This record gives sequence, C-alpha cells and structure tokens, in this order.
Amino acid sequence: MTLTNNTFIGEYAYSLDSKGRVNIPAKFRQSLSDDNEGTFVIARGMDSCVWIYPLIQWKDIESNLRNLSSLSKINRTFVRNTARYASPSTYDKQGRITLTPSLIDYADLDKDVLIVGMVNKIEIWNPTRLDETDKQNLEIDPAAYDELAKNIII
Amino acid sequence: MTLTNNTFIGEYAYSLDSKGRVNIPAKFRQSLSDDNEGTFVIARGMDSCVWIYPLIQWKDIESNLRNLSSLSKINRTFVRNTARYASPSTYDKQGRITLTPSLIDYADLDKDVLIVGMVNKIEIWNPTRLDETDKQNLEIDPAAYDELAKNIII
DNA sequence: TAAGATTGTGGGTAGTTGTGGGTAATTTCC
DNA sequence: GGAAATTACCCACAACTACCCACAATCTTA
Repeated sequence: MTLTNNTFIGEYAYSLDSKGRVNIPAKFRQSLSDDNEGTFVIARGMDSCVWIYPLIQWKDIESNLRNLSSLSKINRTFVRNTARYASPSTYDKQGRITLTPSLIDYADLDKDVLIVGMVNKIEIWNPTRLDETDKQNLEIDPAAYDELAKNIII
Repeated sequence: MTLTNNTFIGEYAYSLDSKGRVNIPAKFRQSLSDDNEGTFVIARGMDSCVWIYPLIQWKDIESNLRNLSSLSKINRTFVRNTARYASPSTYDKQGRITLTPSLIDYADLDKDVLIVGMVNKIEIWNPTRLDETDKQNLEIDPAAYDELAKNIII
C-alpha cells in the first residue's frame, strides 16, 4: 500500500556495496510516480547525510536556480553550492542507485546505512552519525518547538 | 540519465592537458541539445574561473547585450568585458574543448581542474582558487543568503 | 502449508569515458 | 614564398561504469 505519490516515510537498514550502490526500498520505488522515469537526484544533505529527491522535485529546484542572475555574487554562490554536489541517478534492474564517492565521503557512509523517509525526499545516513545527531537535537530549544507549532498541526 | 536539455549539475575532477584541452564530462555532453552542434562558448567568469555556455544560450546573452544602450558607461564596460574574452569552441571526437591561453591564464588553471555544473552553464576552476573563494563566501551576509533559500524549498 | 513471486545483495562483462600522444592541415611571421 | 609554430583531427589504451545474471531470504497467495 502506497500513500501519496512521491512521498516517503519509514526507516530501513540497508547496505552500501563495494561499487557504491544502495537499494532504494521497494515501497519508495512504488511511490515514485512514472514521470520520474525511475530517476532520483542525489545531493548533499544539510546534516551529514545524503539527500535523495525524485527527479521532478529536483527539476523544480533547478528552474528556480535558473532564474538567478549570475551578475550577483550571492546568487552565484547559492547556485554553485546547490548544483555542485547534485547528480542524477537512475535505479538499475535491481532497484539500486549509485552514489558518488564524493557523497559517500561527505556522509561518512560505510557498509551499513540507514534509509529514512523524509516525506518529500529520502535521507541516507551512517547509523552512528544519526545517533549522534539525535542526541544533539535533544538539546533543542523548547521555544523553537513552540515556534514550529504555529506552522504545523499534529 | 540526463535531466533537462542544456542543464548541468555536479562536480568533476578532470585534467587540462599540455595542449590546453579539457574534457567536457560525458553527462554534460549528453545534456547538450543538438541545435548547439557540439559547440560551447567559453568566456571569463565573474569569479576567477572559466564560464562555458551552450552555444544557443550564448546567443541569448548576445541578444541581451545588443539591447544595452552604449550611451551609458557601465553598459559599454559590461558589454566590452563580456564580449571581449568570449570565443566558441567545438568539442573533438574525444569530447574535449580547447581553452585559449588567455582564459587559462585568467583562471590560473594548472593540470588539475574542477568542473562544476551551474545549471545553465559550466565553470572550470583551479581547485585551490575555488577553495579560497568558498572560504571568502562564508563571510557573505547570512540574512541575504537565507532570504534566497527561503524562496527555494529544498 | 507449500509454491510462487518479490526483494535485497553480490559479482562478471562489455561498452563507454578520460587521457595521452602522433600526424597532417592551417596559420603566422620573417 | 617558405619555414616555424600552431591548430585540428585521428588513434590507442587504461580505468571506469552500466548492464546483466545469479542466488538467498522474505513475503504473498492459493
């Protein structure tokens, strides 16, 4: 049973093989709508993890970047930082995508990885790094949560 | 897998040979639409790097430059600086374009170069120069940066 | 419960890609 | 006009990547 198209929830323990491939959980693949042509775009996450977008979602980001004039320095920096670490990856017959060495290095990925559904995108983590990040986040400012509460009903 | 036509993302470590040739990453060449006839226009970047446009994109820029009245001094300067160092370059059977000595000098390129996809164009960097530029950009106004990011949901 | 289908993981192979260098054609300069 | 330098085109090879097949474990279905 899939929820909405291009929507990803849940957590999976998978493995990264010697060729830099990770399987995308079957449930996630089923959720990916056909117009993505089996393609994701992998990029640097804002935490030390890999972000995986459905292709059409990335195209949206891309068209926004396209409208930023390179005359302005801040625009150039923003476009560069966003586009630089991104690359498309179509899954193979087995449902795996290939990560770039640069991203594997950035997210400090080893054999065992954790795949996390983030609703509109997917995260790939080194389990240890995620633990650490979780612990740090316990110290999150309660006031920040209150602020967030204004924007979302759960 | 290619994204949209004439769209370039990702980062590649390539090398500039003794004849001033650099390979254009295969993914970038595949993204180049046929009406470009395998031709790019190389120009001075606004940072210390080389900018590479698909031919048809450059033609667009040309027509924009055409509309800048030469009555204004800044227009004249801008048009001159943009047009002056630009030159077309068709890639060879191996997928390489030849850079002009003047541009190699401007971007301070050595053997090892970094090729960066900037969505609508390509940048070629001396890796050391890019590092330096990255560091300088940390001093960029965070508020302005956030403002940009706010409009693009990533 | 048993048979069949699906899913995650590993590895082999053929084609592609990046890089170096050689030779012929073209241009530049005296 | 001819020599020197530059440029454009071609070939070769090593490294890498995409694609294919195989198999075990799990889930589905009758």
